[in-house]
Amino acid sequence: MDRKEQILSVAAELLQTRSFSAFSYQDLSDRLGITKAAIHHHFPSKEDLGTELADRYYAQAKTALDDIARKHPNPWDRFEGWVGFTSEIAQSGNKICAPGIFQAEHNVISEGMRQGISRLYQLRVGWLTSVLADGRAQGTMHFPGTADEQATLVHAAIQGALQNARAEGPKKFTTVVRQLKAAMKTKA
Amino acid sequence: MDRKEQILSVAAELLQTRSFSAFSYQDLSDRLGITKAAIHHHFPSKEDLGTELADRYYAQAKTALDDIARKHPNPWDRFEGWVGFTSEIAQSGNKICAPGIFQAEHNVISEGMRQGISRLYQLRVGWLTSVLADGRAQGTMHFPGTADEQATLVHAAIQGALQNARAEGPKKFTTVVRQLKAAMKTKA
DNA sequence: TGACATTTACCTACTAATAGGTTAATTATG
DNA sequence: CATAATTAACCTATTAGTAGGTAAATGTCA
Repeated sequence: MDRKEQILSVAAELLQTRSFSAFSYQDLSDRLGITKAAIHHHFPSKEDLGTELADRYYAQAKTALDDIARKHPNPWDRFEGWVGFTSEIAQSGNKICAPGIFQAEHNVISEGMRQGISRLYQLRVGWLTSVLADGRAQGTMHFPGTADEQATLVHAAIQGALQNARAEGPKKFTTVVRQLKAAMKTKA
Repeated sequence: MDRKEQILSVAAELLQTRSFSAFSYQDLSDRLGITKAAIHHHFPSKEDLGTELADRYYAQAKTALDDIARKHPNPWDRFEGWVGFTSEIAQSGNKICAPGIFQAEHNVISEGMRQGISRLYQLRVGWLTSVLADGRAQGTMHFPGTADEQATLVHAAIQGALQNARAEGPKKFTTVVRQLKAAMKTKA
């Protein structure tokens, strides 16, 4: 793994556990065993680092969602796959999802970071929308409004659930998932 | 208004717009027109300030929820009242809800702050739980699982929606509310 | 009541530590 | 050799927090 990727990986870990404002180049330096100046060589400013981080989250999500779609043709399987992917985030260390972290510091971060995370958000909701639309067309998923509106709800609920889970215990996450699924399995 | 309350009020504003790590005693000093030292006189450490802030949010929520319950005997009216209260947070400046802010920095803040915000979370979910239980008993609200489980979902969704709304526009919040309401109005 | 003591609220002026960032020299490496 | 990667050694600004002092209330008690 090259240095840049190494730095981004550690930065992602710190970002999700501590927030953007609350981690420093010194933290990265300590964990990587290289000097701060070396990190500045790869990422001149913290804003650069943050922006590339947001872009990396986007790329990773795109790959992961494509994989899930390729592996599972069935809408419910896709939904389960996405939930599993999200749940891993929660399980591995006490992290929360990337949009949650960046959005919490919305007024503090740069425009580039905001745009990157906005693209990520739209990618995820868009993906979910198509899954829900397929499920409804198939007659196995039920919800009011449009698929896009329901996807907006599902995403908000999962994002909030991850945060609540870190503070109040993992049961909060599984409960939210169970309620969402139960509601969509019930015929209106 | 006495100084302590004045400081807490400005701190709350800064907290909800910028996060805990991203505001300083200097920011407070600038906005209040008093020195940093004066603020340290009232709140010796930033941890003290954060803890009292969390406690203040709890007290305010308790009052607000009691008021809503007193004003509206009907479960749906209570639900609407709560949504309205929450929506105000979103509308007035670009803020998000207190648990969201503190939970995003869960690993950064002190134990006292964590406990304060945990109490606030439990107060809100507990209140919601009783509203949902009443609505179900009355036959006007419908949802799978227990009232507590549904309250966990509703809270997570609203919390996530506030964050998404600040980044992606207020429509995200109203959509989530509409979906939640529509789902609970539909008989299973 | 008057004198003394204490407390509250604030100030100026500082400290030690840390933040992000720079410069110039050095070490690898293709 | 040339270029990329890294280091040592810095810089400036900002951070939370402290030291020492002042002025005005607010007790307390002979």
